[in-house]
Formats: sequence, C-alpha cells, structure tokens
Amino acid sequence: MVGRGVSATQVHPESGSQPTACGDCGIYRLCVPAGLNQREMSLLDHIVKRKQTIRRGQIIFKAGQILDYIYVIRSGSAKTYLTSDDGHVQITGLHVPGQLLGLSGLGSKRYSCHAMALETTSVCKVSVERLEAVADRIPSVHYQMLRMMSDLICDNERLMMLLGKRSAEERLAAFLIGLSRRFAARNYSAQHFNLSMSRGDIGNYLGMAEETVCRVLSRLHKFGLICVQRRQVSLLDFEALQDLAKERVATGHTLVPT
Amino acid sequence: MVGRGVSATQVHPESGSQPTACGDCGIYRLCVPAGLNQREMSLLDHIVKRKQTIRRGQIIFKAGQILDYIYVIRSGSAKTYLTSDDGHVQITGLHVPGQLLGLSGLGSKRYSCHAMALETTSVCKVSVERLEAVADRIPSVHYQMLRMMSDLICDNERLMMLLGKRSAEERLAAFLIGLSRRFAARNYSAQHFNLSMSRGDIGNYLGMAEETVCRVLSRLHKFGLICVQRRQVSLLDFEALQDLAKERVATGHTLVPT
DNA sequence: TGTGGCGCTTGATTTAAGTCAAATTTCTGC
DNA sequence: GCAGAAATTTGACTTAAATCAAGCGCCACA
Repeated sequence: MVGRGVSATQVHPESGSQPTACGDCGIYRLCVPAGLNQREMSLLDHIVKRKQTIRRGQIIFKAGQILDYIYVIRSGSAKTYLTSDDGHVQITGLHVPGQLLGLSGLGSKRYSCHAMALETTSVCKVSVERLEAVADRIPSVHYQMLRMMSDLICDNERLMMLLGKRSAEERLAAFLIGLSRRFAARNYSAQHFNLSMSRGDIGNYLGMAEETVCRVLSRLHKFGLICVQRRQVSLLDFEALQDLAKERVATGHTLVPT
Repeated sequence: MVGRGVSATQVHPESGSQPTACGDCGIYRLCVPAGLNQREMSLLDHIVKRKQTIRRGQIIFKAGQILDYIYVIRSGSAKTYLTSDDGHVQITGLHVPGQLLGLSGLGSKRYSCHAMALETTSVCKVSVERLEAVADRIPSVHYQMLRMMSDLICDNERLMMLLGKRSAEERLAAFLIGLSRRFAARNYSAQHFNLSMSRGDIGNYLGMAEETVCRVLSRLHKFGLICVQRRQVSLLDFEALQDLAKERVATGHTLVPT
C-alpha cells in the first residue's frame, strides 16, 4: 500500500532548508543557471528572491498582468491555464520543480496565462527587468532562456501529439508515464508519486470528462497496471503502460473486462 | 464564385520580385528584424540567404537533424509535424509568412519536428551559428528571438484551448477565424483564402476525422456561414462564426438541419 | 485528350466517451 | 469531533464523432 498523505515531493532532500544559492539548489541543472560558471552564477544569485512559499489554490499570476517576475518552481507544482470570455477554462500546463512560469509572456511583457499552485509550493522569483540586465552582460543566460523556451515548445508539441487523436486510455497512460519521467529527472520516485491535480483538472488538461478519468484509472488499476488511491499513484507495470501509451493498432485495442 | 485555383497568397505585392533586404520585405514587422535600427538590420541582412523556393510536398527539415538553419516563411505555407515510432503522425503547426521554422530545436540544437511545404513556398534561411554571433553583438536580436518564441508558446496555448474540449464545429470555426486573422495581419484577404492543407491534414491538426471535417464544412456552407469549394474558402458571416467558435452553451448548441 | 489516382463528399452503422444522477469518501473549518 | 463542502466513484443512458463503404470530380501526366 502507498503511504497515505505523504507527497512524493516531500522526499526531496532540499525541503525544509534555508534559502540557498543557486549552486547549492537541488535542481539547478534543470534551471536557468545550468551551464553557467561560478562568476556568472553569482551574478544571477543576486537577483533571485528565494523561497517564496505559495499555498495550494493560491494564484501566482493572472493573464494580462504586467510581467514583472519569472517564477521558478523549487518544490511542489503549479498549473497554468487560460479562461475564455464565456467562462470556459483550459489547463495548458502542469509544472514541476525546475520549470519556469511566465516565459510565454516575455514577448508581450504581460502574462499570457494564469498560474495557480496545486499544492504548497516553493518558488524563486526573478525580476524580469534585472534578469534582462544580467542577460545582456552574460550571453549564456540568454541561451539558457532560449533553451528553456524551446524545451517548453517541445513539451507543447508532444502534448499536442497526445491530445490529437488518441483514446482516453492512451492519453492517460501517456500522461502518467510523462509525469513519471519528469519526476525521475528530478530525483523523485518514478514509481510512486502524487497527482497534484484533481480528476477534474486532469480531465480538463487531457481533454476528457472527469468521469472518464475515474473510469480509466479504475480500469488500469483493475488490470494491475497501476495502483491508485485518491491522488497517490504507483506505476506497477511500466512496460504495459508504455505499450498502451504508444501503440496504435487500427482495430480498437483497448482493455476489456473478461 | 471564388476564383478557382488562385491562391490567396498570390495577392501579396511582394511575390515575383527579386531578393530584397529585410527592410524592404513586406513582412519584416512580423519577422526577426522588427524593431531593429538601420545598422542592426544591415548586420542581420548579411547572414540571411534569401528566397529559397520550396515546392509543395518538399520537406524543409526533419526531426533529429542538426539545427543548422532557422527558416522564415516569406510566402506560401508549411506544416510542422511529429511522427511516433508506430507511424502515427501529428501535425503540430500550420505556418504562414513571417513565421519562423525550427525555433523549437534551439535548446537541443536539433530540429524537434519535421517541416513540409504545403504549397510553393519562399523562405529565407538563417544560419543559426551566424545568427547567434550577431545576437551576441546586438541584444535586441536576442529579444526578438525571445519574442518570437514566446509568441509561439502563446499560439500553442491557444491551440490547446481549442483542442481541449470543444465540438468539431467549434474547432473548425475557430480554425477558420484564426487563419483569417493571421492572413489579415499579413495584408492578405481576411475573407477569401486558400486552405493549403488537405481535409485529412486539417482533421489531423484539429483532432477529428477527415470525414468530420468534410461534414462540418458542408454544414457551415449549407447554413451560409462560409463558402467552400475545394480549398478555396470565403467567410460569409464572420459574426456567426465567432459565436460558434467562442460560445459554450451547456446544452448541445449545434446547427441542425430543419 | 483520355485515364488513373488522389482528394473530397456523403450515407449507414458503430462506438467511445459524454452527460446525468446518485452514493460514498475525504477534507476543511469551526 | 462534527457538519458541510468538495472530490471521487460507479451506473444508466445518450450522443457526437469515428469507422466503414462507396461514388464522384478534379488534376496531372502520359
């Protein structure tokens, strides 16, 4: 059984410590300072407001606001989403430690989407103005920014592939595998983790009804591919999940109860 | 009746002329040199290989190849797409004049997707290596790159909103309106234009079957919102299309034949 | 100028997933 | 600890869109 109420994010050795310089941060390889030398990193260090804590459900920024800060997730997670005039909401991203929030607004100087913490989340705040000043002096910071943005675009491309034309089962399997890989890259457990989003949010993100998310999760559980209890997930058969996520057989290849 | 076989893209005053400096290019405001001064633009001018012509169906680059050039569409259009190991294809973008191709590969130094011309298309080729050299000397070029990438991310966010959870009718209406707006921004006709993609491609892009694209287009035609003949489209009732694209009424609000 | 083929269209049928509804469990604030 | 709210689950039914299938029309190329 999976430990109840113990979030995977609490496993990280970093949490609970005092604000740290970028070089000592557990995720700096995934963050802006990756590839900078000592001197460059120290310049960056000076413009980062470290370790703001944001509670679950709290809004980090809203679409349309002036883009004053870029946020980096240190621990926890956040969702980004758009809302249309008719009240429809679309979640556009699920963000985990090491990811930057706000990049899509750099062009217009305004946030292009809303961002909300999905759990208690620790972020670094970087003033855009000062970041630009530093970037003008250190070309590699510019390249880091470009890298992170192009990575974001690649993520979006992959997500589009997922949303394009796949069954609910395939999408959810791919979603779980993708999450697992991202956690693995951050030294969290790839097998046991916490879905910080509600069923409704997952459904919105993946383009299916909340009830469908429940049903598919139940089915995957019943067939022993995963174990879900509320928001705790364990991936039991990674291989089978991968097959489900990738394979496209012409005739409806789905799991059916015996 | 819409002129048969005359592509909207041929309306542009630019086409047919000789290679031009960036400052004389009809779309420079949408392109990298936007906002540069004379001196900066002239530096950029020197590293641009102008006016390569690519024929319909020709591949511009493939995913995985070393990212040597960024391409800018001068006229025509291109699609970008991903392929998965199982042969599934997902179109991730439809690109029109002024848009850059290849940006998503900047992080990994390899193209992250394939790109193919949808019609006879004219592009500028920019060496990434030399672009980076120029960008290191002219900070504003860096900002232009950032701007174009963040715009691309915004486009993707909006697309995700579209694909998320909307009916076939809404998606197609939004697709047509979006295309129309993009053409308008480029001084092409917002009312009459050429769908450079096949029904199959549109379906793939919007996450629906080819047959559904046909049926929805027919329906929109029958109700007088648009006029379609093969790939020539005229938007006859922009208002109604907008309503269709945006409005979300709880009870299935769709056009039904009397 | 005929012809093969691809792209498009339309109809009939099936089906995956949505919607509605209700029970149950878990969380939160007091 | 308890009441109320929120999240999750499951079942029954409906439906939008997919699939299967066949015919048509335009275009390219011999």
